[in-house]
Amino acid sequence: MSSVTINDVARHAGVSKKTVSRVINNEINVSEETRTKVMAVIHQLGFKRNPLGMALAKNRSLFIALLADNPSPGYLQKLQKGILQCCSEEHMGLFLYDCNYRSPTLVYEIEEFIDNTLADGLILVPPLSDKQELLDMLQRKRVRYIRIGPKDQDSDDCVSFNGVKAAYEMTQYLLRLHHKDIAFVLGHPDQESSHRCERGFRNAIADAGIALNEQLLVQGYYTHQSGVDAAATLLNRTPRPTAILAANDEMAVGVLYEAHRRGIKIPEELSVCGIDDISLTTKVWPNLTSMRQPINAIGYRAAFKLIKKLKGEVAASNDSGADIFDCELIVRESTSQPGR
Amino acid sequence: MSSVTINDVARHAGVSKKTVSRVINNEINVSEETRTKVMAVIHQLGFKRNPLGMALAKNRSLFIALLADNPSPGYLQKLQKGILQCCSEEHMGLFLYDCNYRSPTLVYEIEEFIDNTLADGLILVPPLSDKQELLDMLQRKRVRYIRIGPKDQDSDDCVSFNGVKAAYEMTQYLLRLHHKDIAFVLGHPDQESSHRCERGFRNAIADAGIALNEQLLVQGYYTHQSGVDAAATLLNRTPRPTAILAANDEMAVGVLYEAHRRGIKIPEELSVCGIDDISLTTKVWPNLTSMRQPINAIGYRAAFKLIKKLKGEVAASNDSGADIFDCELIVRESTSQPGR
DNA sequence: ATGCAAATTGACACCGGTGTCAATTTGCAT
DNA sequence: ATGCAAATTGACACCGGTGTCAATTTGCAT
Repeated sequence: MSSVTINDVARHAGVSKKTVSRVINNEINVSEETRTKVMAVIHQLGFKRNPLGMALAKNRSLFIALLADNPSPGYLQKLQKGILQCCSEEHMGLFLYDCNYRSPTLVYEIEEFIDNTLADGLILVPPLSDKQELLDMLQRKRVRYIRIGPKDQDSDDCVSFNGVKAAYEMTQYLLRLHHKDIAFVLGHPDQESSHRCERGFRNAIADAGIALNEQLLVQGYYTHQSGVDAAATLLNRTPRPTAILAANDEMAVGVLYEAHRRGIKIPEELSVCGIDDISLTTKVWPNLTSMRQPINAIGYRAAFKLIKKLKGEVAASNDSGADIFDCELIVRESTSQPGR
Repeated sequence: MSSVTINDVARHAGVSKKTVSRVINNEINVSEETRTKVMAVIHQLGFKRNPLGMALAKNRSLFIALLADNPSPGYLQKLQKGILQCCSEEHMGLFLYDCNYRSPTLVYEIEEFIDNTLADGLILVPPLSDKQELLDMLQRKRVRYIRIGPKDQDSDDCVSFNGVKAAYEMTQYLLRLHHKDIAFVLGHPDQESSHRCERGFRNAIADAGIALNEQLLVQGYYTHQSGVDAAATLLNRTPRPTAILAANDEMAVGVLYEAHRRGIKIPEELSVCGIDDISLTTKVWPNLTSMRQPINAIGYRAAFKLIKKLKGEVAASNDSGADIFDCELIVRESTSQPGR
């Protein structure tokens, strides 16, 4: 390897290594003259700080990790992309860890993961972000975290998405198309986002002055298969709903499948739409109408907040950027007026 | 934090910290008595070695990273899953890095990533695994790597998939169904796997004694859109092929889309199949017939080999497990005899 | 009991950084 | 020129481990 160390720089610049350390860390008490001289040597020698040495001395690795156990691979993938982009810009490594939300030893496993990597910042994806037992452990270990879309929106460690509005507007859109029997496939009951969507859906129906038929609400779990199952239930009802809105795209694609299997024409005989706008929406036929959630931006934002937090640059007044992201209706091929 | 250090253990056990270090590292020259005593203290105190201290002293972080820029998200996702499982078992952290294969500064960016994380082992996914310039840099930096599915199969740092056989057998399957006009959508010309599949396809056609119509080979790039485009070209030809085999599922799903858009019934009027068996195959309608590549196992195997390599336990005679994985035909709903 | 090689153990320096605190230098008022 | 506070700098110890090498202990033949 023979990489350049802080000692090499110190020797070449004729200063102590502590002074070089000061320059690297942008500390204030360094004369302009010294700073310039040291910077010149740093560039000349191509010095790069060894993150391990720093981590050991500071007792902070500055490594961050993404903890996930999410049933929608497309969602996770986009989130990951956004996070990675931020990490890349900030010269930060991202560890990945696959959890099993249902594991009885989940918290212990995560603790072990942290001990193995010394990650000192975590990004938590639902449903992990709502697990109090996990949050307690992290607090105890002084591991920082940012939660994606969790329950209480008021705290400063969250980045989330306006799920109520997303479902509300999507339902409004279907109502505008003159659909009356609109069914809704719920997400996983453990995840707050599912309840938010449900609220949006109910509000929209109520605001339109329609009495909601509770039969049209079916439990799902955010997985493809649960979408298929929910569709099977709904498509057996009489009268059959003319539109099905699923709480995420993964399930909406499941609905699409079951409808196709029964020979139901989409969108002529059934409108189908989802929420999230994952890449799957433009792969299936017909392309799925969805409510875009800026997943990339959410991931980027979460990573950004976490990194700033770790670096101590506490997101202050100059911290532009909201932590609750808005949605956008993307009309594609899977929705139309009923009976056409 | 106040974690237990090697010094604490040494004090409690009444030995030097070097001896504790010997016990931790399973070195031979430690008396049974001492080893037992130290182990007891380790368990009693809940000591865990600090990986950063070790990394600094040994100049080896034992961190590994997955470098990827693959056009099929489903493929990457499965691979990632397999890798993570192995990492978890081996108590190893996995860094993630998104590359842009087309970036002119790719190698430099990767070098910077390594400097930032000090990863000393890498898993390279196609098309990265064939980039000689990158391999040279890694060699120079003494960074170990395992390549997934690269060009030269003879070297010991590869884990790959029998693409020739996969395409050969899939084509045979279509021939058995009495298809005559079988089209093939090629993968990205920069990736060896594409050429392997092409060879398999050509061999199968030749072995069946059929003169291949070169018009039925269309260039793709492993992406969904390239599958759509290839299908558009193929479905305009007269006579129209009765079956389309794509070099990966991502493209096959694109073919499916284009066929649906044109109102072509699948599989009655057109059989479609792919290679890889990613999760997408069971989400689209109809479910896609595919040649299963044990992507999970490949990922696991790659991580396993890399970790053993880093830990110095050079995969020797006791290293069971092949490095070229075999395929398996998974017949689903998208293929049938022509004209039915 | 003695001698000797082999096995076991520990002292010390080091990996590449940072924190503390004292020493030195600077800049300004007098 | 002198005095003094503030700014700048460096010596040293330390973060949590491992490598080297010499010192000590053990086990066995004599």
